[in-house]
Amino acid sequence: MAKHDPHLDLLFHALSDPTRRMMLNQLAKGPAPVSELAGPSGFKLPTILRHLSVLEEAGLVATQKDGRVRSCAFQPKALQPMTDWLDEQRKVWESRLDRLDDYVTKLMKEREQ
Amino acid sequence: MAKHDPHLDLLFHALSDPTRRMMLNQLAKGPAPVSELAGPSGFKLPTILRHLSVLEEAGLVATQKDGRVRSCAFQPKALQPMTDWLDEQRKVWESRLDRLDDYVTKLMKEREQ
DNA sequence: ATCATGCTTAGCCATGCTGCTAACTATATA
DNA sequence: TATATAGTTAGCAGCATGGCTAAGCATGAT
Repeated sequence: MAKHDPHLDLLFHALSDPTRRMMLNQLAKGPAPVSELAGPSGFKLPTILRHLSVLEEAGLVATQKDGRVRSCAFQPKALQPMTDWLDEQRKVWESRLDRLDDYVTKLMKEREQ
Repeated sequence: MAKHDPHLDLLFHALSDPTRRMMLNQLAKGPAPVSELAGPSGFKLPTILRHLSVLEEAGLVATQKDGRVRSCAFQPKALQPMTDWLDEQRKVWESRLDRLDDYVTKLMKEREQ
């Protein structure tokens, strides 16, 4: 029953951009330095870095610097709040269907009398 | 392997706003007219209507007008592309773990010799 | 010490988002 | 027909986003 989870804002926002999803998809295959993320995208480095920082703030990617190379790694656990939210909505929705089902059943029984 | 699914953009973006998630959560309990969505939120009607149109464009809500009242209904199927995306990322991630596991196993076998 | 490489920062531009008010349309209701 | 109700539209203000270029570190190679 979370009233307003700002983390969910960050998470969904981070995933709402195709470039960022592409980056994530690439990182899911294994960690990579920043320039390898930029390569396939066709975007300039500063642009990629901005996207990267959005992913980091959402907790989806962790980075660490080794010499002059920053290595980026996907953090799958960060997706958990999203699946939790999905489950909760499903629960609400299904309990509503159940109540509706009860209601219909009750109506039918009343008609039988 | 979808290259760029614009629908996912809409979906994630729609869910990135707490007010919209609140509206969805309310609608999951059952359909409601626009003003009942506005009520608990504290926002003005035009604001709510904008949010509503975002939810509609993402397919998450369907509305229909009956007299002067517009009734809004949650469309749970619209969440499917999101869970699909999640599953795909998980698959990529896990296959990566498997490969890593194979690699480690191979290394250990080589050490045994 | 110099140069190349990889990343970083600052700052610009166009666009989009989220809230609002004010004015309007359309449907009940008296 | 007059009035209240439910929604709609237009347009504004302020801030965020997503792209860029240009210039600035910091580290590795020669």
